[in-house]
Amino acid sequence: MAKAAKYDRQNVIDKATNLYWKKGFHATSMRNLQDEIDMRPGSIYAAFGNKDGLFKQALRHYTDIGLTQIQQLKQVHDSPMAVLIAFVKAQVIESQDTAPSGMCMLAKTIGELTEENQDLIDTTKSHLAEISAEFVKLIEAAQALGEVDKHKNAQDLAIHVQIQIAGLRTFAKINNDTNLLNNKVDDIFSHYPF
Amino acid sequence: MAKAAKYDRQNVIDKATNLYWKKGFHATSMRNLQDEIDMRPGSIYAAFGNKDGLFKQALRHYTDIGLTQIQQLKQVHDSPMAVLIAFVKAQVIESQDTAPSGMCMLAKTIGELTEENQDLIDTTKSHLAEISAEFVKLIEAAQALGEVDKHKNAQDLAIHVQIQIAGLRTFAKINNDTNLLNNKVDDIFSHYPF
DNA sequence: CATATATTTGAACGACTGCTCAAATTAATT
DNA sequence: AATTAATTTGAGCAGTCGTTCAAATATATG
Repeated sequence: MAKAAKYDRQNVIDKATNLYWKKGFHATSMRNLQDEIDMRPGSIYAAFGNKDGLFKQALRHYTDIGLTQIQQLKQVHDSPMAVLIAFVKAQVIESQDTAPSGMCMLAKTIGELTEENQDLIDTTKSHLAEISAEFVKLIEAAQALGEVDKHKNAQDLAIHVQIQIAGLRTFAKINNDTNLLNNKVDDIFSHYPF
Repeated sequence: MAKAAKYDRQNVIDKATNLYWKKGFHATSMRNLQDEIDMRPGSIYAAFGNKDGLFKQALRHYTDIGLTQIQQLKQVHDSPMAVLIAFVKAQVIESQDTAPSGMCMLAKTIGELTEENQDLIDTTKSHLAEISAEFVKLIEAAQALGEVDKHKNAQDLAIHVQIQIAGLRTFAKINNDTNLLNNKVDDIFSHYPF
């Protein structure tokens, strides 16, 4: 019978995610991670394979947090568009002060990595597609309710939202003006292409 | 009398810029740079101080390329807005295939670095402000010509353009659809807030 | 309690990091 | 051509990188 691991796997992945998110893939060393999650190299490699393997778990965890957040917002807001707006504001504004990095970890990873880590890039892209798919669902629900013009392409609008998030989170690292950011997010959904 | 350096400083900085731009600050090692620019460590350190010093020169060079490009476009296009649109398209679309990285080096740097390299972050921010200042000048010129509503704030519009560039260049790394990107750039200037 | 199995440990490996500096080389000056 | 000054060289330093694996420890089974 397999012995139950002494370490708390979810907690370990969560801490690793925060460190990777803050410092990026290359600047985070295995020794940084050893200290952060309080595990010795052998245990980490037994549990996650290598640095890439642990990073993939971090990407998965980061994405799940986002997806979960969307589900939670669905229970707070009646309107699908309100869910989307609340999510974007959480990503762009709140995360600037509370998150390990103001940047989206997926966008940051896409920006940082090269062909040398193509598999990590591919993983990252597929996770961005997962988030986008949730945006599409929200927008289609909004269209069904008449909140958004039915003739517009939900895919295109979802892409537009992701572009705005990437742009605004980058800008927020330069100029973290909450009021300005708040207005900019509102503008996204009250003007073309919405 | 100081001996004229045997190496071509501008060529060295240009090559270093391309490597830093492609791989990012942390993933670019001094040995990578030694190979790329064909200089021995002693010479590099004599000329640039340290890894940070060379990176600062790279940031300066990268920014100058952008500023120069704007000046060149001014001589091709009569309309200030045409200059701005052409520049954004060059940044977002053309650079995807020709540049070392599809990303804006300044945005990439802002995303990658942490407080540990605050001086490099500050340098990067000031260069982004330089670019933004050029955008402001172009927009104000467009306003003087009646191409853009005089009542709009040129600063805000310039910020908007920078956010769109950051967002689109990130998106372009995921989905490099030239037609789609082209339309998206045109949309920036034909809808709110323009 | 003894045995077998699963898990954790941490020293250590070869390769690489940013960087230094005495020695060699090159160029300018007399 | 001899002397001085500027520049380049590259071996090498101390430290870190990602990773391995025999030994120690912990858990489960008989």
